[in-house]
Amino acid sequence: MPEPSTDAGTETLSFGPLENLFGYQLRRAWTILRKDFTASVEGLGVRHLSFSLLSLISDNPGINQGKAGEMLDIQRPNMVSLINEMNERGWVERRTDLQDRRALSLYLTEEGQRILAESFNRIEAHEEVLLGQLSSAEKDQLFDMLKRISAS
Amino acid sequence: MPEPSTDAGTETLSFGPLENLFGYQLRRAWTILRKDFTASVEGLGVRHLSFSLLSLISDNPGINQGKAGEMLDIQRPNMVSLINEMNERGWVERRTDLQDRRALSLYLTEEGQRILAESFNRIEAHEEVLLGQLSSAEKDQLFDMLKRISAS
DNA sequence: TATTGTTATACTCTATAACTATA
DNA sequence: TATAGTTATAGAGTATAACAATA
Repeated sequence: MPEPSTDAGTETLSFGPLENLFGYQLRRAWTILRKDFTASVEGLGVRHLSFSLLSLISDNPGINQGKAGEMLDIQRPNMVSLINEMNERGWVERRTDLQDRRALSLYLTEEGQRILAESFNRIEAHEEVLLGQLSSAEKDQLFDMLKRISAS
Repeated sequence: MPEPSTDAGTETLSFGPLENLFGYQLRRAWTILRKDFTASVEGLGVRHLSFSLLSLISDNPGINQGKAGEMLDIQRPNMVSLINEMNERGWVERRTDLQDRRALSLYLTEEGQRILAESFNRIEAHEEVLLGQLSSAEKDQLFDMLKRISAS
């Protein structure tokens, strides 16, 4: 049983110096975006990782698991279950690379392409609303800054 | 056993339209920052959530769990184990609010203050390096844009 | 020896439903 | 009846070590 407090607590609440930390602001924005993403693709069975992987495979048919994981910052072991699930859903095929029989090349099925296209349309529409408060120039600036930070 | 591919895979890899999605860029930046955070506070036992909560309690002594969770976007059930851990580490005290005996007011211990101060110093130093490529004006712009997006 | 994919596993964060004690 | 905190639990995402097959 905790000891009762004689303090009534503050009336005005403040975020303090937390608000001036980039990590805090980034986490908040990411939280908003994550929820928005989830709502936008509801019913499709797509998640952040599977969506980005669908898109990457679509643009690079035959890419292998390791390279795809490297590009998307997903570690090797975590790629396995992710692709297993996408394979079970009938979105992705694994074919052994004849040039290097250790590697598995990834390809989208027709259903995978369909799910990707539908997801992309919904996500783009949601992002347009979410970023609607920013001007086109601001959006470019924002992307540029985020890319510069990620590249470090 | 997967069917062997006759494709050698593409030679030039591309991110495609993924790179023009805000969600993708935000996730990448957040990933970078998360890793940087973890490295910066190594050995202190602090994580993102416990750090932000330490900071919030420090600025609002006596704040209750629900309000703190609301401000930090942490759901009620997830606050319990988080504060339990911080309490076991000797960083935070829970005291029942005499005005509303359902609520628990949160206070930092001396050790909690010490851990917060040390964490803050390290994190600020790390962020300065990470954001070093941005000018002061750009940082302000970036923060402003992230806040506007989070506020929506 | 090194690399690709795999298994096993653990930790962190997020989410929902149902409960208790107070209000 | 509503709210603050709790319990139980499940789903995602991330991380490391060790292994088999192939290079």
